[in-house]
Amino acid sequence: MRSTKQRNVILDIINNSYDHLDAYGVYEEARKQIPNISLGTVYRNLKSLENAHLIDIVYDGADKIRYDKKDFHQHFVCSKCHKIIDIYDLNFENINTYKNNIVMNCKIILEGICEECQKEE
Amino acid sequence: MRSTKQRNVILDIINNSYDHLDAYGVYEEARKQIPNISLGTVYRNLKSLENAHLIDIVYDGADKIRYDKKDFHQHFVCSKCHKIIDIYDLNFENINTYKNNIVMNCKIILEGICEECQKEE
DNA sequence: CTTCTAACTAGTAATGATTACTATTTAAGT
DNA sequence: ACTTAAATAGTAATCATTACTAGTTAGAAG
Repeated sequence: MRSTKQRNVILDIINNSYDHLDAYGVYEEARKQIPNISLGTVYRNLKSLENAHLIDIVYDGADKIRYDKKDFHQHFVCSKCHKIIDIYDLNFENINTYKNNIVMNCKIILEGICEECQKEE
Repeated sequence: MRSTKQRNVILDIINNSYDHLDAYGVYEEARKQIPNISLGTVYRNLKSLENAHLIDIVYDGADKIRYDKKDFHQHFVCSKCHKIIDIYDLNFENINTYKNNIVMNCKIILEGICEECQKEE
């Protein structure tokens, strides 16, 4: 993976943002620094940065993919407004609420390489 | 929410499937029972069943939304082939692997109603 | 410092999942 | 049975994402 101006700007935007931007949001931010950057370039780089484990993906529960910095924390996602709240102090002993937000479900997803895909290299 | 033949068939398909079907997969299954069911009807019902907390959503890490029965368990998602494996015996003491699958990341997502949305009723 | 080339980019077109729309049908309460 | 809001089939529209192409560039090798 080469280091390009576009890729560096995109990675910086995600690492320095406290929002959970979607691809178009990243595009809008990136255009402030590279006015003629292409939306396709943003999508391509988001995908390669994610494959390289340099950024994370969050699904907001409403058909939108959002991007997040690599920084170990968890998320609360509102089922109504699809707001995403970062959690740095998760406590499983009182999981029914998290700071005045009512918790109705807890999803745990392990990501990695499955047995079959390990054989292919 | 009214009880319709279409909605019942869709809910049954998800509750009786061990796959993690996407919307089109549910549509294909549903057509075996209701040949002229509309794809729009499938999407509409998947959304209303999810809002009613009767089914769950799984994101496969490759821009596809998949649907799952309400049944407390966790998932392993392969970053390469996007296979989804159900986990009923999660053990946090040895989280680096799960049954020969290499675990590289663990996402925990709490879903619910945020503070602001609670006020709106 | 030049040369070389595979990787990358901008811009645009195409794809494909999801939603919107409309006329018609139906569940279920009165 | 009557009524009506909710649901449906079928189709058109939307919009996020990917593919394509000609031109550009990072960075390795001479």
